[in-house]
Amino acid sequence: MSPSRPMAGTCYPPFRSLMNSHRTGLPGGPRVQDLPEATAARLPEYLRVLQHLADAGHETASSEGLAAAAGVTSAKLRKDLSHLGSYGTRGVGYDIAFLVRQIELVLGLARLRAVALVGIGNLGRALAGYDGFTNTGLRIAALFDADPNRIGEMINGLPVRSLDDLPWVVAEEPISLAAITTPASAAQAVANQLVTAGVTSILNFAPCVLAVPESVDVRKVDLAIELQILSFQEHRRRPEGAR
Amino acid sequence: MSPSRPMAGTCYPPFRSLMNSHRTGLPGGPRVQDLPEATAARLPEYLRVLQHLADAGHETASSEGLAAAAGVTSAKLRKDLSHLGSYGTRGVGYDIAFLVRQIELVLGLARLRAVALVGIGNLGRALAGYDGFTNTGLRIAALFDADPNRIGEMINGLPVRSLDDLPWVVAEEPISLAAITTPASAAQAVANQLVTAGVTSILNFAPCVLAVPESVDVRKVDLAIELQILSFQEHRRRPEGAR
DNA sequence: CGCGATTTGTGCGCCGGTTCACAAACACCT
DNA sequence: AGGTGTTTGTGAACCGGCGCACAAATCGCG
Ligand SMILES: NC(=O)c1ccc[n+]([C@@H]2O[C@H](COP(=O)([O-])OP(=O)(O)OC[C@H]3O[C@@H](n4cnc5c(N)ncnc54)[C@H](O)[C@@H]3O)[C@@H](O)[C@H]2O)c1
Ligand SMILES: NC(=O)c1ccc[n+]([C@@H]2O[C@H](COP(=O)([O-])OP(=O)(O)OC[C@H]3O[C@@H](n4cnc5c(N)ncnc54)[C@H](O)[C@@H]3O)[C@@H](O)[C@H]2O)c1
Repeated sequence: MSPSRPMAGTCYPPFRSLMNSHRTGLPGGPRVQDLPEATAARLPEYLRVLQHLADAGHETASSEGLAAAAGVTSAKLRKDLSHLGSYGTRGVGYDIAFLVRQIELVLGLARLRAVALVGIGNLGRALAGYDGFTNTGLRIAALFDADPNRIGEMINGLPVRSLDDLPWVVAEEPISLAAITTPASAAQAVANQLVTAGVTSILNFAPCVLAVPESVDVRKVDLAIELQILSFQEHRRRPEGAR
Repeated sequence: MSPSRPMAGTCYPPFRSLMNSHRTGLPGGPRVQDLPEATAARLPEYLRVLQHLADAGHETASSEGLAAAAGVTSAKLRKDLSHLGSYGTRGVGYDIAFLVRQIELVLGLARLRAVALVGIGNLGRALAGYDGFTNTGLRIAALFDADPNRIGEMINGLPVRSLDDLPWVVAEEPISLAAITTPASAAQAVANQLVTAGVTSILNFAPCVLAVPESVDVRKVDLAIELQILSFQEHRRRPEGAR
């Protein structure tokens, strides 16, 4: 897993050649446009692992080590990274800091991305107070709710705003991502308002499917569904009550 | 979407033949063992849609209508349902109540399944207070935390327990599913304790990968990663800052 | 300077899943 | 009873992703 830092203060020439390897690969740089969907979905996990290793003082990592830490096979990880360009040095591995930068670039996280949160109830409050966004390239930038009693309340230094403010706040920041944590009955209406305001990507926590223009991207997180899928696997393995 | 209830009080014979169609299909019933992974992952969404329709008073639904409500294509939905057996009546659609029962059976939700929650902080408290489990076949059955100050606190009628109680509570209920909402630094240790206690399926909310025996199933929910994937799609569509 | 050890990058076959399109089955109406 | 319209179930082609296995590249060392 940890190659015990093979080069700690080596001479410069080989290091420079390592930094230049991305020029020798392809002049166009990372092919963001035709990156496989499945690969893109795994890049965030790789990014987190890499940042973790960087914080621990490592400078390079092998595909084997990275793969183990990210919970995938080394072949899959190598093929994924190869889609970004021919970074990495044979016999050595990947330069962690450089790779972090490249993945951030591909994911569009080079500059901090602002996220809006709509529906500041039990779940919304938890997400608003979440402190795990450091190094993710993301920033909760605005909170919205429909309940007049909640408007004005401060959470983590941010005020809860009225939905009426949504259009200008979205334009001002600017905000392109939003998470919906309202009851399911309000989710579609909220999604419509978000789309109208200019939001183009939505993370939906409400248990319902949203209808949006095809130019808008929606992902869904549903606690009950995840547990039900686990229940199925469980049921498949042990057809009748465990015990 | 709504076929305006084509049969509201029709004669009995055709209805009985509809109820018997599962006998005419295959004597073995639903083939739970060799159900495609992707299909199983969509069944919970179908289940939710079907229950919604049932609550609204509908008795049958077409693949077209169901597919639209579940956000998939009708062909995909039909093939998915065909894996459960030859339910459904050509020219009419599917019997909603019957289908609900069949999906619950396949997912192992025929009897209420008990779920444990470990780590009752901001997120854990929100999940513990969640009231959206009606009709999901799931039930939050126990809450655990390591912080002595939190132990004994009541949330939604359930006491926060010490992790020391985990083994016997898991055995007593019995519990086979658990969700981890502790900090990432504690997640692996908690997972180990859960596995030792007999839990065989884990839903992990902590931003880290868990190492577990292969007999244990893990799914992961990560807010930051979901947003980063959305960021990528965003970045792919509009390479430079939106404005 | 050459050699062995190491690790990347990828060509290729395989497999599961998705989509299309249509025949078969069923209900309803006359 | 038969004809008509509707909807299911599925065969077959297609597609993307995955894993294997290995050649190519690079490093370290003698
Ligand atoms: N709490 C959980 O653990 C959990 C888990 C999974 C899914 N969910 C889902 O997340 C959503 C929120 O859950 P919750 O427990 O926080 O509910 P909640 O009732 O505590 O909070 C909902 C919030 O949304 C606000 N709201 C209502 N209508 C609105 C509108 N039109 N515009 C803006 N804000 C509006 C309400 O004022 C409230 O503050 C629900 O859809 C729920 O099903 C929650
Ligand atoms: N809050 C969010 O919105 C959010 C969003 C995404 C992911 N997460 C993740 O969910 C997890 C929980 O987040 P949070 O905001 O609720 O954190 P939190 O600090 O509020 O709560 C963590 C809880 O876990 C308990 N705990 C710590 N060590 C434990 C152990 N060994 N055994 C049992 N309990 C233990 C603590 O006492 C505390 O009550 C974190 O991993 C976080 O990264 C949270």
